[in-house]
Amino acid sequence: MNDTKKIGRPRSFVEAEALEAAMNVFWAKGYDGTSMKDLTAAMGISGPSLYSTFGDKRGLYLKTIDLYADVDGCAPVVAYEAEPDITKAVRDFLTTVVTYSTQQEGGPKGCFLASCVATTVGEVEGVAERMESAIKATDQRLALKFEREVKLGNLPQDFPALHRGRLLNDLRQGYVHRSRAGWSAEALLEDLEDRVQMVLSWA
Amino acid sequence: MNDTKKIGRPRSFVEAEALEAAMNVFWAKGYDGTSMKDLTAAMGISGPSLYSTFGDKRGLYLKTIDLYADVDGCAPVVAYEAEPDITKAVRDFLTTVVTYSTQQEGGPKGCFLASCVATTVGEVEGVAERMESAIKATDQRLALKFEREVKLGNLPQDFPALHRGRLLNDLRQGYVHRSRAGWSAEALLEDLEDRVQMVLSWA
DNA sequence: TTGTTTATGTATCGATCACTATAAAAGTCA
DNA sequence: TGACTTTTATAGTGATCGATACATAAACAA
Repeated sequence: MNDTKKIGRPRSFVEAEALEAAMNVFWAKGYDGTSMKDLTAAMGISGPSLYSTFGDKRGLYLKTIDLYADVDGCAPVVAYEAEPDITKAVRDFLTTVVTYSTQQEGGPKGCFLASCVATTVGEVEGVAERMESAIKATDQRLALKFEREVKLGNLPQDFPALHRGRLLNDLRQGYVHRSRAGWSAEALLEDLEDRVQMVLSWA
Repeated sequence: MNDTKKIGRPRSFVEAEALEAAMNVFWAKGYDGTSMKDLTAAMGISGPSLYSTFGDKRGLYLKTIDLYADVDGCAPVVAYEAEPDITKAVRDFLTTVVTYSTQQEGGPKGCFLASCVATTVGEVEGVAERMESAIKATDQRLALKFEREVKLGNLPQDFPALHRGRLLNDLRQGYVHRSRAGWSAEALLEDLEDRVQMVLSWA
């Protein structure tokens, strides 16, 4: 679309690609563990280019968060929405959380938001607001399927869809937390079925 | 006990007090956000004294974690264990989590382990093991009361005590996560009662 | 006293951090 | 062509980081 010629020396990199490369570095090494040197190396651009395009380190970090939130390729949620059967969907969600959180030693682990960004909420200004809206968005997406099932008659009319959406999201955070501390996928999957039933139960 | 005279110039500070002061700094500012300057100022000792006594920054950090784990004055667990009625105990636990996580802007917030240490698990070597054993210990303490209630006949014989202990612990982590992102205590308390019932429910 | 041991205070160390001044390079305009 | 605009690469900036060298101070042992 915007292929109109502009005056001045053209960019030698694609902004979106550089942003994704930066996100992967933050994802793998954390915010504080990532230096500008790491970033310029991974993005394939020089310091001044980075600063003129993305502002400073914090600005770049926030932009990577926005990128992730916009695309939202968060695997567990995608798996959840793809499965028609609600019980299977809940199970798939939690299973995907566990597998994604426990694999990929060293590299990007789990969900960018839950595994990396969440740890910088109290530290980097601007993250908290993004985190809050991201959590709310996920709550809503998870609740949406419950609401559909209520309308279809597969769940009771007074089923607390939003509450259970939030619950599912919090269970995710619990799994991520435990996996960070070294829990194995096997150990995490142990009480998964109990929780699946619990999320869908309604007296 | 160990008040035997030792040769050499005596310490001008009490190790436990200095350690507690250091913990409060880490608690309030996070690991990366805390500089050695912050630490020496808060502990009232000089750099060389700090290094000769506690090793390096990481060593000091790990020692503060051990201190907290040994004392374990984690308010929610204490409140939980103090309340005889199991339903009230579960409610008190979660309520305490919410209130402690949302108050004290700027200063130490929530549980040291859940609010500060948890964010450094993937970053500081030695934290993961401590975090894992701390989580397991809390799981056990929470499950213990459920087991007692089972024996007393207040809960079904096949009630999954350990699973529900873990669940309660994970719900805590979810609340802490949300409070970090800016949730108000009021919003967090909204679906608390639903969860209290859920933790104790058994088909 | 003198020697030994340990802790303290001062004053810094080199390394690394996020960040930028400067000027050449690479494009569009006239 | 040559003025103009923007991005590039080089080479650093001062600040702050975690961690120490050194000499002094304060205890005990002889």
